[in-house]
Amino acid sequence: MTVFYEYKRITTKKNLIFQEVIVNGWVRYFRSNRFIIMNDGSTLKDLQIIVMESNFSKELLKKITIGIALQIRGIFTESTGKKQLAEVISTVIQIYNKVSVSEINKTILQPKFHKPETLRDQAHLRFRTKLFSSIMRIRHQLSFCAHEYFYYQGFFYIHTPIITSSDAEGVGGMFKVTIFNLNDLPKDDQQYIDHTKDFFGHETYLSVSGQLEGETAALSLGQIYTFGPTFRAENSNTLRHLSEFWMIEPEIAFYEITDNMNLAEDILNYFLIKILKRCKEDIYYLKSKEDMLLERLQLIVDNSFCRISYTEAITILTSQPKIKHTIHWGIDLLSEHERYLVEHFCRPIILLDAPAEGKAFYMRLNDDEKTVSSMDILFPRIGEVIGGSQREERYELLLNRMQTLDIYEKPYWWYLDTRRFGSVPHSGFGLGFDRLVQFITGILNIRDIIPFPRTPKNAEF
RNA sequence: UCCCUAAUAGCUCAGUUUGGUUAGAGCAUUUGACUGUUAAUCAAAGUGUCACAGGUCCGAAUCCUGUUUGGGGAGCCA
Repeated sequence: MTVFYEYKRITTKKNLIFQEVIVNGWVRYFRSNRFIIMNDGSTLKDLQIIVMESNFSKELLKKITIGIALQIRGIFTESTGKKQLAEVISTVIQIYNKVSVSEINKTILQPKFHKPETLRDQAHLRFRTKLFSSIMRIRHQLSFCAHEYFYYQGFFYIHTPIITSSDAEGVGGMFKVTIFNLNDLPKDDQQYIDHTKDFFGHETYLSVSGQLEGETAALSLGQIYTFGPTFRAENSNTLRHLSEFWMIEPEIAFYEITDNMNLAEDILNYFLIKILKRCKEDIYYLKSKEDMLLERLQLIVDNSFCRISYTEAITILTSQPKIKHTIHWGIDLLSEHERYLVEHFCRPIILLDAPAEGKAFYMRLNDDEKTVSSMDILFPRIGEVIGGSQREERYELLLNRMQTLDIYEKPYWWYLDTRRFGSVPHSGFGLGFDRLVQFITGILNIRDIIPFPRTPKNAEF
């Protein structure tokens, strides 16, 4: 039987020395007509293949170019070179497909420095680069860690719908979902668009959050989480916004805000500890691009988060002459303020009890009747990584709140029902998965840590 | 969406301030030499719609207007 080896498996196994192996991969470069440097994506490390010139025809060697895929049969041997412990001395080289040299010269596959924007322009090829493959391995590991954490904590993974009819946050832009021919829209008697003729019989959108559905599940199953794509049709052009991003949303019955904070802090710590342990190689590679990466990650692990209320934050900020933007109780904190707080305390901030005005309708009203039981977790560089709250479990108060905010309550009848039949205190939050990947990898632009970024004016791949 | 800024060879950039003849460099590529190298080295060669559209001028990569796209900052948020 033919045994194929991943580099990840063989490069660490000494007992394979002098054995015959078969490896596949893509050529990164071919040096001195003797050393083929290949990678199969399983690990950051490249595998060096030794070519004994006399064993192969010139025609064959000429076809081996950057970017080509090869299968090598050979003997796994200790290397006499300094940069690798072992290598493969080839006996058979099989080329999968020819590559046009003039064409490949136009791609990012040539072993050179490319700006992140250039890599993004060839998003389909950037998986082959050391930088992006490192990020992808970390991203994968982080997804797995999320499921692992919740699994061992007894949470249930719930698949909330991607197509919804409700606007969970009251946040601005949502993507409409329709099967209508936009050049020929069905109209009713008053010449308004007749949504009853659309696929679902009413207006539908791509979900901006699985929270409302998540709450209904939590209020039966106890502890649940969702982990899926989320869509925002906002015209945000920043380093940390995507139109399509991934969010982890736990929702827990009988949890009050303090339990919620503890969970959020614990899970973030868990992620960082696991990634630092499991993705050492890739993290160290990224550190070579970004000096302070490890220190920044270690800062989170070593320090408990600073928990302060919105009101306390305002007090601190008003006494600071450095702050440019004027500030008073009631305003939304600007990114300048958030950045100041994180730097001031030198660790992540959990910002509590924001003014009710401007916060979502489902957040629980505090006894002062001015603030809600909200929590935002602020990280260095990326800002808000978690936004959550204790939910308003009191039916009358929730209804009042919706009426104050002019939210038409009828479509939310099923959500309101949860407050009528065995309502209990409960809490949850949304964790921006991509922002966390961004923080862990130290990459400046969020578009460079997701395989195929969707942002305003960009959905090519 | 607003403010600032940029777009020159496959890549990374110089040239633009102060318009002037044939637009440069390094790397990559091609050809040759070498063959235990580490993004090898040496020699030679080829490579441009100066983002797009219009304008000013004897003459525009360079000045002006518009458009597109990228980058930085702000807002919205995760």
